[in-house]
Amino acid sequence: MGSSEAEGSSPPAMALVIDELTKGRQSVATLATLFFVDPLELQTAKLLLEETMSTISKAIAILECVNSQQDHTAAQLESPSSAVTSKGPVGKRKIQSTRKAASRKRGNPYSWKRVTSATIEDGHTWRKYGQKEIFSAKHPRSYFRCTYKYDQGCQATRQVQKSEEDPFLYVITYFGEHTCEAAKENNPRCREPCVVSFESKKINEIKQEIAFSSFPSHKQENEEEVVSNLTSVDSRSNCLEQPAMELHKSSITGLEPGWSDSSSGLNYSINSYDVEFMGLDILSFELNEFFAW
DNA sequence: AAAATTTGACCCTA
DNA sequence: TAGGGTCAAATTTT
Repeated sequence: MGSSEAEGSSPPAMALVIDELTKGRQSVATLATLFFVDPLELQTAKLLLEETMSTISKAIAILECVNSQQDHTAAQLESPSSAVTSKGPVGKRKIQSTRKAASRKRGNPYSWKRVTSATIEDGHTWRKYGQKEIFSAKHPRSYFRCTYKYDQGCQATRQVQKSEEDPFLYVITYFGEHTCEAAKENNPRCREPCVVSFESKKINEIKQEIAFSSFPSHKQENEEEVVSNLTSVDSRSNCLEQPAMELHKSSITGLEPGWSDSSSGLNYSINSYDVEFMGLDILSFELNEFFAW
């Protein structure tokens, strides 16, 4: 017998996931020892932390991709329909004209996903405009548009949904690019790599966070420090720096009650990365990306 | 008072 | 027709 192979999805992916997780575990082990050495090792510890979280997150996300690939593959085959030029600033309830543009999203290949553990903020300011229960999903999906949509005509939107696999992960799908002024200011920052700036006094809290992500056995309840003031960035290169961003209240209400605490003083970003759906080659694409980092 | 969120209705695509 | 994306009135928060 021995017919317990994976559900037709790429078996090599499994091996890679295991590999990633193993590496992650190893890093954590090393890291653990560093915490008990002296402050000089803190820098190394930071790097390891970053790497570890990234590694684990990648692994999880690979699994998620494999899982949901069937769905998305179909969508990717869609060709971009001719542009629909419907603007219509919203007035009364005359929706007809704007709806066409709205529903293009379904088959829109010009989108990208990010799977992230704790990062909801990404340096842009978003305005929530809807939330939906999704038929095949456990968690509702929240819809956000750029705050400056009407001021400056910025068409960027995003959807945020809790991961099926791991409630500590969020799948964020971005549509369109920011054209607002704020984006131009923010972009240099936002585009900066995944960076961590830990205050040494916060290390314990961070360790706690790590523990949460790795072993979600208990939930943070009366924590006054909540991870909302975070930066989520394209982590494609490496550099260390963390501008303290003045982000507004996290707008993930409805996703995770208790997360939207704007009084967070802790700034760090944990393992976020982009997942672009490019058809069936997605895995190899991703893996190349991974190793390019 | 203004800004942001919630939520049911509306409409489009598959 | 079902499912999903957006609108906009009502409500809540700042």
